[in-house]
Amino acid sequence: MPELPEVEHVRRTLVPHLVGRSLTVQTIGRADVIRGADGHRFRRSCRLLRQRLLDGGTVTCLGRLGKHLWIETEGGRRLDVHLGMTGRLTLVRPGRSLTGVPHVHVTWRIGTREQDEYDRLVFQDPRRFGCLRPFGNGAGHQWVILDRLGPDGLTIKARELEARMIARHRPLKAALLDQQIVAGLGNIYVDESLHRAGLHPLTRCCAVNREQYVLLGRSIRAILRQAVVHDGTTLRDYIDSEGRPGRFRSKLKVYGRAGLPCLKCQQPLHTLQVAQRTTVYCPQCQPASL
DNA sequence: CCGTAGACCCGGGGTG
DNA sequence: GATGGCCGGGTCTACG
Repeated sequence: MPELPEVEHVRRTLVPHLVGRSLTVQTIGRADVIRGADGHRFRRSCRLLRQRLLDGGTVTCLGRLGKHLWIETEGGRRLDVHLGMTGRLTLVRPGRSLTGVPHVHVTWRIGTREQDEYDRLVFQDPRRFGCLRPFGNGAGHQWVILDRLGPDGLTIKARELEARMIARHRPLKAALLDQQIVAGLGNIYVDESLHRAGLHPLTRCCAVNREQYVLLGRSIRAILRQAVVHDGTTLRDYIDSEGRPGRFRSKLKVYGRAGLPCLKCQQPLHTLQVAQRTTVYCPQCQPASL
């Protein structure tokens, strides 16, 4: 569920509490959520591991590309955070105990100032599909995953989309889920974007004309922007760094509404399986054009 | 005939 | 027993 809007909202809510503060690694629970740049498990001495987790660094900025969020400290150390399905990056107030809180994998103490509300940062993830990946200065090589991501969905241009998709034979939906084509879309926002653009999820990328790519690009940006404004979508697990759920769920037009009337034309919404994912669409507003 | 895009399946781990 | 909203890896097929 953390797709681009949720990750961007987490980033924004963390910035005022982390930038300019120092981080000290406090606890490491399951180290297997920490991966090397090659994607494999991290095998290093404990001290080096803490070092890679930004121990002792002062936060200079929080970056994001697609569903990836990273924390950067002075000296260029960076830590990529991927939330997977159920990951959370949250802030904790002084005095609040974490004992008994399940699935906490890494905690940091934040070097706070007088007026600061929070003194700790916590990464938790029950399913452990998420992970932490040190990269940048001190972690050796380039961050291959970042290099492979397509342009960010929030600002992607129609011409970029068209250039990346036009030669492909695959269905629109499969292509839009591919993070190498556009970064940040998951199942929810792909369905919302296609509905807004009036394009059938099974339409082959190569059968889409320029005008439709313009519409698609505009739809993706608009949907993501609106979702960010509403703090993202919470279906079940997602909360932001301050523990609040997103409010975009009630604005969804297709996702989770199979069988209910389309909000544009009142015809019942249908479902399909595309790329092994449940897909909701309106047969009337998104006519098949194979 | 070959190379590649892409389709399909699975694991990972928890909740219900 | 079923199961999203994720991702990577393995394998197999179809197409150019």
